[in-house]
Amino acid sequence: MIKNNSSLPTIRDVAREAQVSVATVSRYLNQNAPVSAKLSQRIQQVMDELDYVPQATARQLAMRKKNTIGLLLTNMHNPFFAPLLTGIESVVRGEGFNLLVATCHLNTSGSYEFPLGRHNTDGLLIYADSLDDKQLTQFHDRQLPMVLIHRTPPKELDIPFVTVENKSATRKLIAHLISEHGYRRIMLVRGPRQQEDSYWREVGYKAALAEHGIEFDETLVIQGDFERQIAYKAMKNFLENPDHPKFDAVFAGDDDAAVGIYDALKEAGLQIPQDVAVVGFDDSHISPFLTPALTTVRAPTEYVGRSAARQLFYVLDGRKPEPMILHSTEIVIRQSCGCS
Amino acid sequence: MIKNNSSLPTIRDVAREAQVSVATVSRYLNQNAPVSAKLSQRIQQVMDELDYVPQATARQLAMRKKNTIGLLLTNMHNPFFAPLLTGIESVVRGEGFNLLVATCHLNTSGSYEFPLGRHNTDGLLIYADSLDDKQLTQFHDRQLPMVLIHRTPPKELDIPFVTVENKSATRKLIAHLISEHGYRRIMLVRGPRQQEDSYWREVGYKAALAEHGIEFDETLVIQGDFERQIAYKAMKNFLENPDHPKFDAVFAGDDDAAVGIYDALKEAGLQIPQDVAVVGFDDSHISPFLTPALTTVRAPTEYVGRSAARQLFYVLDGRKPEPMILHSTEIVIRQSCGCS
DNA sequence: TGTCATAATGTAACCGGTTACGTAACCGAT
DNA sequence: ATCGGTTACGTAACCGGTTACATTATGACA
Repeated sequence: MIKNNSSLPTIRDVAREAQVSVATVSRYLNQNAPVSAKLSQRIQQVMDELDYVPQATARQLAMRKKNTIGLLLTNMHNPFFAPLLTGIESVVRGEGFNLLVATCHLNTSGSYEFPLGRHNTDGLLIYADSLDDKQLTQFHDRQLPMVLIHRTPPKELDIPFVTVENKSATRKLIAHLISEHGYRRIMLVRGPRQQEDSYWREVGYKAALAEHGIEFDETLVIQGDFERQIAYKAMKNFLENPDHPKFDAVFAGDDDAAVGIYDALKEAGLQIPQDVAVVGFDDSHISPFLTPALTTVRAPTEYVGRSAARQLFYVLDGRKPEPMILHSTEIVIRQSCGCS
Repeated sequence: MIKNNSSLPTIRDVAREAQVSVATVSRYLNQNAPVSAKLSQRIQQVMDELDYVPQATARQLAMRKKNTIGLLLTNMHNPFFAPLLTGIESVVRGEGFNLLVATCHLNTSGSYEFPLGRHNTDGLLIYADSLDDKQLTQFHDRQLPMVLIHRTPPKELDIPFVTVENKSATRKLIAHLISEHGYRRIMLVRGPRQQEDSYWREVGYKAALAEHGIEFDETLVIQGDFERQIAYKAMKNFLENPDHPKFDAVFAGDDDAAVGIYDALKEAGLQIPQDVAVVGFDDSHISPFLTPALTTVRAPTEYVGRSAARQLFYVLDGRKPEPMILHSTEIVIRQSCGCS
């Protein structure tokens, strides 16, 4: 067993030991050209003996393909990051690709640093709310195949994206409050401005009101930014005003904000759902364990990951991807809306 | 601007345009040898013009270094996966490395498939409870630098690992139940057999009992496997036996199991903590929102990720890593133990 | 002025795979 | 026997970087 001195065995070592050419070894490895049974067996045996594994980098260089897709994030604190990643990883691996994960943040000079790109990956999945359109355009200009997750591309660019149905789910949720429970003064805890999900949920909220002949009332809107603390303060602030408009229910925008709303309401001595109903959006881990359990909307996050990855492979294969995929969501009725 | 036909610009394109040799361009890129100011400027200008980015694969091949570390998982359903990954990613990126994430599961033939290895990565972080020692040994034999997370290596192998203090935290937690609240009949909901964390928590539990002169009572032990459903059934089963031994508190093993314990106790009409106290371990997302809020133990998961990654870089740099790093944990007192 | 160390740059081999192209062997049909 | 078409395999160029070594320019010093 003659080994390439002190280093890992290469395809040439295998070829020499098996007394064949490197081309034959390569062909045997990739099964992309006929190799006689006799040589196949000899090659396999030598590979086993030497514990040979082909180097990915060399292969990638020769094939001009990285066999790697990148997932670009701004952060992973979001509760549905794990299922998303699970979905992505499973199809990426299914295609025999590697998955590179990286966050991108502002560097000292104020511009974004991109650890992922053409040099690294064959394509990119981008799940980054806080990335602005300019950065996205920059990426697009680099001709990198990509798919956006939970975000629509800037108008001029035709980047495929996959996200979840916010509008119709919110509409159904609010409609439930109105028609099942008879609430008509429903507060809206608005999400971050400029944010996709936030925008469509508000549209759905308004649509439900309109359908039931309820006029939209801006005085019932507070700013919660999809964050526990901010929602808490906004609600507390609202309640402290003795002349605050009457309300009988709250759409918290998302589940995290709902937690803040719970706290503020309870602090003010209001009972959920007897005095005021609360509903959220996301069906995060904690919502079944809140008291009362939170009525909310569930998104098929793992599927979002899967289909985003699948779209990216469509692009890589030169096939036309869907320009947009909207996963449908379902409302999850628990107790916080007044149901029992 | 003459481009390499239809393909991305290479270092040779840059060299030609800037009228220097490829070596000079390479040296300018890596700053590992002096390049005159005049040429530096010319090279930079050409690189900007061509929008040149060096190909990672080619560089990796030439340097015989992948500049990539791999994170191997069995699944990511664990609630502290996100902070762990956050910690890992930040260190890995800080070192200018890429992070490859992959799960490994049993394939059809019953053996594990390893998407990560020498061909892929310079080193591995392994966070995989369900991987057995044999697989680990196989890896070790492949001479791949690696660090284990939340798990100790098989005895014969000296693989560095980082995990959290289970024993002393559990001891403190149980001691709190005993000395602050006077409980003496404390049930143990045992975790999975053969599992590290599970083992040490039991050791800590027993140590606390011993310290306070309480004899360990096997009849107070049920099997919960760190899982909600299993713990629920085990506890239900236990309670249904009319002659079950008396108990005044439950150490659930982990927070997930605690949820099941909550359900079983409430179903049996027992109040927490008035009738029986419950404590968990992990301080997962949901534990502050349980009713009553769960007293538990918090682990610095992000730091675990960071130090695991750092250890791996020690190994890669040829420095000696710590054979073991134990992160200390802190107990988090909430209401389920009887505190207010 | 000649010599020599040093700094700046170029040439070409090399990393470990893939694959275009060439060739020998074999086979059936004319 | 000749020919064309497969099939199985080898040779060597190539992917896009790095770097050992060679070469030239520069300056210091005897």
